[in-house]
Amino acid sequence: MKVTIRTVAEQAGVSVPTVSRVFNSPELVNKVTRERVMAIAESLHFFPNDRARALRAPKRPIIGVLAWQIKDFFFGELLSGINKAAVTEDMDVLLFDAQLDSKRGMDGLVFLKRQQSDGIIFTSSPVLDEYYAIISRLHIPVVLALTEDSQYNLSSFKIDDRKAAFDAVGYLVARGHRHIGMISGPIEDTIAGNSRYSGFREALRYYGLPYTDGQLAFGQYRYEHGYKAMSDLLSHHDETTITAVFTASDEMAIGAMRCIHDHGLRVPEDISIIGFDNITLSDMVTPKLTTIMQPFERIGMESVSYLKKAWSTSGDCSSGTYFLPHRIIERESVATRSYDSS
Amino acid sequence: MKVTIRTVAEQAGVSVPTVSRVFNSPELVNKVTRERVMAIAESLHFFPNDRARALRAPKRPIIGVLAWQIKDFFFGELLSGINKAAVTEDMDVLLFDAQLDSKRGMDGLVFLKRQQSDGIIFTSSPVLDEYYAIISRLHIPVVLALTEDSQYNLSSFKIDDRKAAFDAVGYLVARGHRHIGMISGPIEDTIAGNSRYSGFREALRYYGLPYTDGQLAFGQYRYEHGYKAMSDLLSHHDETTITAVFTASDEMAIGAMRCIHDHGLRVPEDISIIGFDNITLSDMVTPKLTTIMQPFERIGMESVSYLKKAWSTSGDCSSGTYFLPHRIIERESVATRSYDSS
DNA sequence: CTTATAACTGAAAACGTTATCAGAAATCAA
DNA sequence: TTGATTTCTGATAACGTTTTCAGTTATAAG
Repeated sequence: MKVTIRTVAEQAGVSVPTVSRVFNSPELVNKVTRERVMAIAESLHFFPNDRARALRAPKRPIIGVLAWQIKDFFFGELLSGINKAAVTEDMDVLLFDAQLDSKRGMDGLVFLKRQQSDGIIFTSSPVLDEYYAIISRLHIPVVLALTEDSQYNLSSFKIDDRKAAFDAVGYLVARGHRHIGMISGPIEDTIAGNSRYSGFREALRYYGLPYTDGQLAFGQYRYEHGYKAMSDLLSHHDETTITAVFTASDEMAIGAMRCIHDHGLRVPEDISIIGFDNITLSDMVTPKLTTIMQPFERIGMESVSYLKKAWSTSGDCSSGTYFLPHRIIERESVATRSYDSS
Repeated sequence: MKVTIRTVAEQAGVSVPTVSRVFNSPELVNKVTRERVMAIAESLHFFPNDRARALRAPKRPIIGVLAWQIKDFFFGELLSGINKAAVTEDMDVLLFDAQLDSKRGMDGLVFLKRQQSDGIIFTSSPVLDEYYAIISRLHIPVVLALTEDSQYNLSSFKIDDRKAAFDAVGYLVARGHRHIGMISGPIEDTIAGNSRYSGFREALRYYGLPYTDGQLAFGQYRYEHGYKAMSDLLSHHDETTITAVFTASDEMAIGAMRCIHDHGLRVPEDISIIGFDNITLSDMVTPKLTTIMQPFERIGMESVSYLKKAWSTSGDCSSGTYFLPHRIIERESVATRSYDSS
């Protein structure tokens, strides 16, 4: 039933290695034999077993990708970058979706290793101790994408979140805003939560802007959290008189915009919003969302080339966090205020 | 350098099969030996090579998933369903992203086969002849998700697109609309294009509604195409006096809404919009989009169980198109008109 | 203290492929 | 025609694992 290289060999009346050669170095085998073998292989619908082959002749490197959640709007972009790089570098990509479950994430690391990944791209999620316990035993390079780690000396590719948040505030200030609120991620999230928050606070200090707790609300990056957080912010609106809100994710920004809309206010005329990510979505909502762009595709590609480098230098290539440039995408959700009652 | 089951065996002073048993049927090996082996394996950071293992002991089935484009908003949902089912059924999932390139899609089929997939879920794209040429030689079950095929007798899971389109129009009619436009996919696309279009036309006939070419525009499902198509529709607005538009994808619907907005009209007060897909997005835009829900996750799960069935019945399980129920999700983009100047 | 049985272990073969090597046939140079 | 190449092919071993089987030791039954 199952057709292997051996079946082909028997049918063609040649030895097994000859069939192998027909596929791998055809120039080594006689033309008529070659053609006979090819024809037989074709007619038997033979496909070589890549896993058996890899056992003997490990050739194409395999990149394992651990996705924190494949559904994330930006993940597609990241993966697309990884794929593009993998195609040009002649590598295979294996993907595992952790589905927001850290237990499953650990399984994923092991899965990818057991499937003989030669390197792993670990995305989005912070590197928990339990993760590192596994990672350190894998003995293959692991690179972080869209996340970072100070503790364990893993390399990572991401933007400078603190600086980006700082810039977002700067952008608002330049447009006349002086009362600026923020919808932050959870402060325990050291990547997208804490660092963006610090950038925000730092900018407020830098520009000498007022701050009270009523200017800050939290959410888990999703639309509904943005909505909820914005309504918290609006409940303090009389005291804070904020005219602009910086949001730790585009999805929350969009939720916030809806909340503002539901309160009978308008974006950007009454309140301006600046988001974070530049997911495809942000160009599709009305008003179109002004936001901080993260170069997802580029991050994916860089991660791949990092792994390649790590292999060639046999592991000891300089590690650290590589910041890729972010950029502000101006769209429609931020208004310029000629004067602000401060 | 590389640590295999053999390294462990040598260090532990036992034979290779014993180490294998420690991992696969621990009850067969003496407690003290077992613990010694486990300790050694642990200290050497041993991970079994799943591919070598699969060579001898093919156990967990592998599902290959060919994604037409992983970035597609709905693909995450579909994959999430596949993953969930795979976890409970104890299968592995291999994913290949065709990136909208049909050449690459063909490579993907071969890749998945060579990686020893036991079945393939083929998504979104119509089954071109070139595809079937490959599929027919794979000798593993292939199931279509979100697409269908009449020619080659492949099974598929999707909604009844024609009926769904018909229902969308019915929904509009029930809300008083009599001049209804459509933004369709390309008519050559037999799945999401032609069948939704036919459902639309059929409904117009059924309800005795007027139709002229000015009521119809085309696009490739993306936001910008929706925008463009809507502006075509609006250019005939004086003649057609449409009050509602049915759109072959949510993304186009959102583009259309923006176009309407840019023309100084309002959704749904001036023009109602009903979309198709119910991507996450449709609940995030303002106005929230009324749309036809496709049960993506369910489709993913059903595809997996189909494959399982196909394996057990050794291939001859009844094939055909399985329609899963669609549903209209009422949100904010359709207005009820008490009277319509018809 | 036998004997039968259970518990445990290792040798050998197998999975599907490729790499190495050596031998046979064909070709070439003289 | 001989010897030296070149071209082509097949045996054999190897990759990392599991399975089968047979053998050894320990345990239980009498």
